[in-house]
Amino acid sequence: MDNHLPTIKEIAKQLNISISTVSRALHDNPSIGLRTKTRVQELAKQLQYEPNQTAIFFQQGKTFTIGVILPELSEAFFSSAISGIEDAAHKGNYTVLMGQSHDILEKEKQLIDTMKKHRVDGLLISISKNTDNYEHFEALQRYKIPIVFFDRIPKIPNIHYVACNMINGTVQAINFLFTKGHRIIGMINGPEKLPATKDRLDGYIQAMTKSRLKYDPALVLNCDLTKESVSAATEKLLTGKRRPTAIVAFNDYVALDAVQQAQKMKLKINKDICFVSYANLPLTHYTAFPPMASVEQFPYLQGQKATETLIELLQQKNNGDAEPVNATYYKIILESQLVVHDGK
Amino acid sequence: MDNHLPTIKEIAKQLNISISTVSRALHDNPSIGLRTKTRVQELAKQLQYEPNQTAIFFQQGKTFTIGVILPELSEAFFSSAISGIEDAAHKGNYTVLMGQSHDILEKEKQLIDTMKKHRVDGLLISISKNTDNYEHFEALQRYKIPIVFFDRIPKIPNIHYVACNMINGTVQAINFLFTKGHRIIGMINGPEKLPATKDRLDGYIQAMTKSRLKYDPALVLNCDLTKESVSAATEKLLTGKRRPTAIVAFNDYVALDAVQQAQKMKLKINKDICFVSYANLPLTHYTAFPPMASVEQFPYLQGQKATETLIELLQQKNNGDAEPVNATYYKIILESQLVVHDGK
DNA sequence: AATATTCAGGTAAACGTTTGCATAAATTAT
DNA sequence: ATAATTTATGCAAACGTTTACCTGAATATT
Repeated sequence: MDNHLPTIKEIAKQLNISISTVSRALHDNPSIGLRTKTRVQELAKQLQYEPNQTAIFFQQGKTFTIGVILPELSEAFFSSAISGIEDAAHKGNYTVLMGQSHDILEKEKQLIDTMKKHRVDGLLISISKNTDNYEHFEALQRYKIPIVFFDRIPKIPNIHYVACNMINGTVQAINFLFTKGHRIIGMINGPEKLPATKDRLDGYIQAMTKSRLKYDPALVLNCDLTKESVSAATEKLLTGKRRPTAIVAFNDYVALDAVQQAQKMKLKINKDICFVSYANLPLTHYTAFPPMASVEQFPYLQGQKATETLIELLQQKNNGDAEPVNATYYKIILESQLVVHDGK
Repeated sequence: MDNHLPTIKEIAKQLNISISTVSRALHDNPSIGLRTKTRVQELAKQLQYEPNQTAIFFQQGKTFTIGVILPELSEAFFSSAISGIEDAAHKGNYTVLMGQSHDILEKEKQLIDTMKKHRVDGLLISISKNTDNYEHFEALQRYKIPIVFFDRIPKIPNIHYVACNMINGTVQAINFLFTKGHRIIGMINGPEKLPATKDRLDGYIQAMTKSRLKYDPALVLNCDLTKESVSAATEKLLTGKRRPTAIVAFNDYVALDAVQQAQKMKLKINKDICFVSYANLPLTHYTAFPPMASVEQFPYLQGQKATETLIELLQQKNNGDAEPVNATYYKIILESQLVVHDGK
């Protein structure tokens, strides 16, 4: 019943040499003679020796683990992001520890705590909708655990982040509609307090102004993303004084709900009324009336970039660039991009 | 520049007591006097002491971490599963380490290795499509790292697994079509070598036979899940001798592609031809012609159950049920279930 | 031939915690 | 008052590795 796993200690004993020699031999340290080196390596292989990482983690004060905290794993956007994160982490020889906040502040805090306890080397966070104070992030400074935020960024200074600039994509979307001849363009935006909502609005205003269509606040409605509120907003827009011929929807779900409402109102999609939206669904092109175009936010890429940034940060830290008093903060901004869906 | 984090050693020194006393006080060990206990706890709080988990992991030979290996994080099915896993793990005070194989055997092996190195307490695996030998799993026995497989199960004896019985759901699907009056029912199945394909076929045959429709092999076609092969299969079925009035599709993607092909052939969906499929997309109901019904496989639940099972296994192991020679293997089978989509 | 250098390997501390065992002091039982 | 017990605490080993420093032997330098 040889239960436990082999250790360098045992190899050392069997070969009648010291532990440190074994350790060095296994690491191909030049100060070990070829003879003993091969003897050690062979025995190690024979015993199927594998170093105990937990001991190494402990000893080195590093875990080669990246913690990831995001709102909802099963949402298409985040699962793509996670995929990018995992791929990048794997490439950099890091492992991914994962948690979802379900958009609950309390759970986010707990997760931070768990991650801290697990001594992750760094953290990737997309904050919960309901996070309105940031103490739990700041507390991490003490532990020198670097954080890279992505997509959902807290409004505090001196942080690293990767985000996607929605303004540009929004401008592109409006311009696209403009060139298609639309002059009255509405927007069904998200919940007022979300930063994402503000970005879209900014882009909208900017583009409308530049196109010398005037910005008419009556054409921009907020919704809380429920089907009911989307329907209500859609109806209101489509029965308003200035009836839009095109609507920019907060995201694909909103767009699809709006389409249904428009159909209920006997409007012909893509004729009486066109939709453009922000991509979060992989397969809107299977739907009956997909949005004419979507602003793509590249979740996979965001995840990847964020991870690469974090790994770079960790490397710097390792190189003893000890106190980044001259701290420079990474602010990586991907440009969203309008993807026009082909005719069919 | 008080760089490093406080340890029990420091608490001990400041209070002029021994390390072990501090450790015990922090654990509320009854053999420590109330006085010192509170003194310790107060100082700990004041210093914001937090135990170094890596030291504990190492010392205890446990990491409270569950490794998860699955093919593709960004696929709807798996991201739901992951969500269930994370929730269950979190509830059981475990953390989730994650990797995706991208359906590449080599990567799956690497991941197993990484997980092993990280000394995860247990493993949850959904195997890659291309996994045809199972040595890398068996090698884990040595480490006493229990594995619970889920959804994609290797064909080897003596394993724990959680799966979803597709046969039943398939039978339900066929019966449903039967009661709707369909008598010639086709199937566009998946790649031949996938177990999932076999399950569906078994269900199909079973149901057809029971309904005293005879099983006609010409009505069951395989595809490789690409759009082209789906189109080809659809066309072949719909132009064959016995033209089916209903088709069971391997999954939602297949169904949607098949719908498109049928439309190309000027057939009226839900009139000339009906579709039923297996659910993996969250929002088929937004599509123009969603399948009439879907066989739901409960990915979230599968993930959850698998995790709970694994945790139970870990608990048993802890309780020193040392050598499970009398090994009983968990084989948990959820029943798939037909979900009929409401008319509109 | 004496000294300096390189080579090959050993010693022991350190990382932070838990825990079995020992022990001194305080309490209780006799 | 002595012995037996309980209470509160300390000691030290153990977990597996890495690594700074030391040492003895072999080789190279003059």
